[in-house]
Amino acid sequence: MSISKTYQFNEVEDKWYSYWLEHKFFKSVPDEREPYTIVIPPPNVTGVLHMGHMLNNTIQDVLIRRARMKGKNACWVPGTDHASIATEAKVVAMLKERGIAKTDLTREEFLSYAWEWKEKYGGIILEQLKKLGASCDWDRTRFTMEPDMSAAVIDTFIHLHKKGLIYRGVRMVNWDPKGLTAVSDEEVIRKEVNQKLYYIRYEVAGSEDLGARIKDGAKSEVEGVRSEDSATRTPRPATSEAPATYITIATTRPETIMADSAICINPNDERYTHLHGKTVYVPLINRAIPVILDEYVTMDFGTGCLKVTPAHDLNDYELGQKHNLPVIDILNDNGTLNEKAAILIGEDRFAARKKIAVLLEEAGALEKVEDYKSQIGFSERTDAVIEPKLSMQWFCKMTEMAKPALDYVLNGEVKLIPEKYINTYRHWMENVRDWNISRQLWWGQQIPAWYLPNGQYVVAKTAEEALAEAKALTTDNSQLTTADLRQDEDVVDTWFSSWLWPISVFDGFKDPENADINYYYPTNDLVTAPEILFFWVARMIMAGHEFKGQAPFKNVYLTGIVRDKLGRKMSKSLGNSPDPIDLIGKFGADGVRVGMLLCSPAGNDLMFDESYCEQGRNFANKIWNAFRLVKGWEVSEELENPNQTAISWFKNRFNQATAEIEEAFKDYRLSEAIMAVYKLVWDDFCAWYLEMVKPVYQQPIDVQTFNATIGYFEEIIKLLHPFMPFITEELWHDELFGTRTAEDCCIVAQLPSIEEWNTQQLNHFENVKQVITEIRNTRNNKKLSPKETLDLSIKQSSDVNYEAYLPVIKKLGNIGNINFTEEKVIGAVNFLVSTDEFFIPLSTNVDAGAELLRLQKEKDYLLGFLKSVDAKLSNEKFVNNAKPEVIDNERKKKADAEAKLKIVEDNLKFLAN
RNA sequence: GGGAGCUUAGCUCAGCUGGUUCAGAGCAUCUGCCUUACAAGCAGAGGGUCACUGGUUCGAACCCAGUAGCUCCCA
Repeated sequence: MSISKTYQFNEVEDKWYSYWLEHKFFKSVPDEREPYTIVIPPPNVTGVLHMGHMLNNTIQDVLIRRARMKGKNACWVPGTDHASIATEAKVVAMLKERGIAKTDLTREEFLSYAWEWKEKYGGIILEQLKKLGASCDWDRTRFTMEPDMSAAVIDTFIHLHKKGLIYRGVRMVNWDPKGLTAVSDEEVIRKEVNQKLYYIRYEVAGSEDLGARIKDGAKSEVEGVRSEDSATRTPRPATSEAPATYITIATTRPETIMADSAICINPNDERYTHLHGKTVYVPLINRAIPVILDEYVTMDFGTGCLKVTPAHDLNDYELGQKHNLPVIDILNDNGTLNEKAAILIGEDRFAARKKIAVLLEEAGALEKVEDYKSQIGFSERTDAVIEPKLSMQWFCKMTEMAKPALDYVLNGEVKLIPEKYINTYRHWMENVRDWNISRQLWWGQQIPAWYLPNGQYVVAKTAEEALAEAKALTTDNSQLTTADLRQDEDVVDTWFSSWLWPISVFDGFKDPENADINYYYPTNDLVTAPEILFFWVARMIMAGHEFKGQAPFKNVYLTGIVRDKLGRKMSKSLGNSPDPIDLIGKFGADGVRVGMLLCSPAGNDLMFDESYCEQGRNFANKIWNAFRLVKGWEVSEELENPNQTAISWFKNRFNQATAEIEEAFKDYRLSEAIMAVYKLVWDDFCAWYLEMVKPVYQQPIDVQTFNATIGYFEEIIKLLHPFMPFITEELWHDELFGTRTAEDCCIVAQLPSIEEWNTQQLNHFENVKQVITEIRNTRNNKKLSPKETLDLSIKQSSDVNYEAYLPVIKKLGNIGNINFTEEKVIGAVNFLVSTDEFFIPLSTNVDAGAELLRLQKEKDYLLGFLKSVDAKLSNEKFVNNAKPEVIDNERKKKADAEAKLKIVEDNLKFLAN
């Protein structure tokens, strides 16, 4: 039988995934074992698998598989998120293609299209995750908008409303004029954009004739004055002696001047003291607005005069509130100007901006235009420029809920990994603002608020319950029927459902004392992106506290952002993201998993490059070939075991590595864990152990060595499994490891326990390795063939047990005879390992000159080293202050160096003779 | 503007409470090998003023201050 020289992952991956599913290894039901639970951050139904998912889910799968192999009842709950804004946008787009406008549909009709869309595309990511090997309990797959989940959302709304934590209010919200909905601050992406700063002149009215101006508003007169002004005056700071007839403001949004309620100046600004108490006219529409004073205005920004537009800017809104200014909203929901604008009605805000600039110019009110850079908010979902807009929204009070949620993190009940995020978290939670939970959409849970004809509202689960509530409000409502009630059109924010996720996936609302929730909650680890630390993680903690009295998880592992090797965030628009499924096809799921982990230090962004996956694939191939080697061995019962030292060394090394890996996992340093396994397998097992025990070509191996090797190999496969589930399962079932029952699978094998190891043997072997390396080096330097056998003499002074390793040195160094000597061997190549001297006699002469140079260099180094050690030891302050073990160490270093120096000096003397 | 973080080899990163021959790992590079497990490999080697400048200390990649550059969050 011939086995392929390279590992053919495509022939095994699907096979084993199906096998695991068939045998229900991913399935979890509560039992007497300790649970280990992860709930997946539910991907959007609109999404397709991207590199962020790959990273995130690889980590979750590694954790869950490892827990399973530690005997825990491992449960990974998968599911998807309904993503109201994104999905609604997709459905609207789909309908548009079919020639259907959303506005032509009833809510019910629209939702049936949306469900149709969700059924068709909503499961793509979950299917793709299977390719990666994700061992989710698929029977538990949930969706945030399925009936039970939605019921939980509605109940939560009612509950919090009853507690007074949900209220209705007019607020400045981030309005998405394309999505036609409010979005949260977190869904707004700020980008630096090149803009223009428009300097606009507002005419100042004399306070005495203000009445007349407003009364007749004579346009011709105003224009007459202005044209005269612009012809004769140049802009300059006004003085009290010669009051200017206009003031200039700077704005990036000239199209909003029609919504101005005031001009604000800093009371300390001496340039403008003459304007105190004055009135000015908005250009083009000539509406009179007051000049107000507030220290909020920065004197040295722009002209120091600020136009105040309460309807269209958050800061202006607050300023307007403070000064009791009217709110003039000139924009429609879709971003076009409405009749309140008086001019340019129906124009889009950006078209209006261009046109108004022309109008202002023509009217002589435009002083100048400058280039200007500033941060602009864009909708994460639709990429439309966010419009600050006043609207009636539902809010959830946060201050009260944030307090305990902050405490969980501060007192360590919930650990953030890495810890640096605690700062960010605290900052957010201490400056938390109320959560706008309403969205002007249909796809989502409809807000359970019902409006009465008289404008009052009640919050209730059904129309019937709402009617009862309504009747209870006042006796006037006794004649009401459900037909008189109108349910709020809006839905709740998607996060208002996903904050319940860790509870609702176990039906913790529907059936609060059920076996699942009691067993699996709180979950163990949450793996997610730091971007959603606040609006998902923090809120889950709030909900966990509110409804379960317990945080929903113990550890939150925050992954970095996957960037390309130039450091750019991977995105569709840049086209710099590889298709994960293609990657899996190219390098195998195991290879890609290893690749992801190799470059993913916890919490730091990772500069992804395909070469990491290549490294992962090569690693799989290495494992495969180690298997091929062992598989090819013939076993002989007759033979003695010549490999006892190697066997015992590897046992120690294995135990040490297992402990290292365990430590790395404890701190969630997964890239270190995978590297530790990588080196154990590649260096220790393949390059050293197998090379030591491998019989010469076509010779059989003794039983003991064979069995030990098979045993080690199996343990290694287990260690590898969480990282590389497919190749390990494939090898596990090979007859090399004996016959197995159908249920005896690597996925449920128990990881090796950590055992003690003998440090001394490991240290001694490090010396032996060095000896072998030096021998190989000698060959390299002298251009000797590896096939040519050499002899070796050892002049030992250390306590290393070389005797036991002589067969190893002979085999790996291709040494013929070894002897121990008390004398230096003249004319031989020599090298030093620790304080032991080694000699290799060669037929050719040693190059004395080169040798002299080498020894001299060595001597210089040792002298320098000794000098620094002596400096420390003769320093009184060092001897007095340093810890005793540090001082001992220095003494040992000194002794060591002196011994070596003596050897080197002797050799130099020898060479001289 | 406010806050957080980062800067160590060509690349990606370790470096725990300052003290082992403390400057490390993987990849990449270079040299030599098609040595029947593996060229997706083997055996070796060379790469660093630990961003910069000061300070604390017997001793600093590590602690402190300042400077520069980068990133993120909030306004």
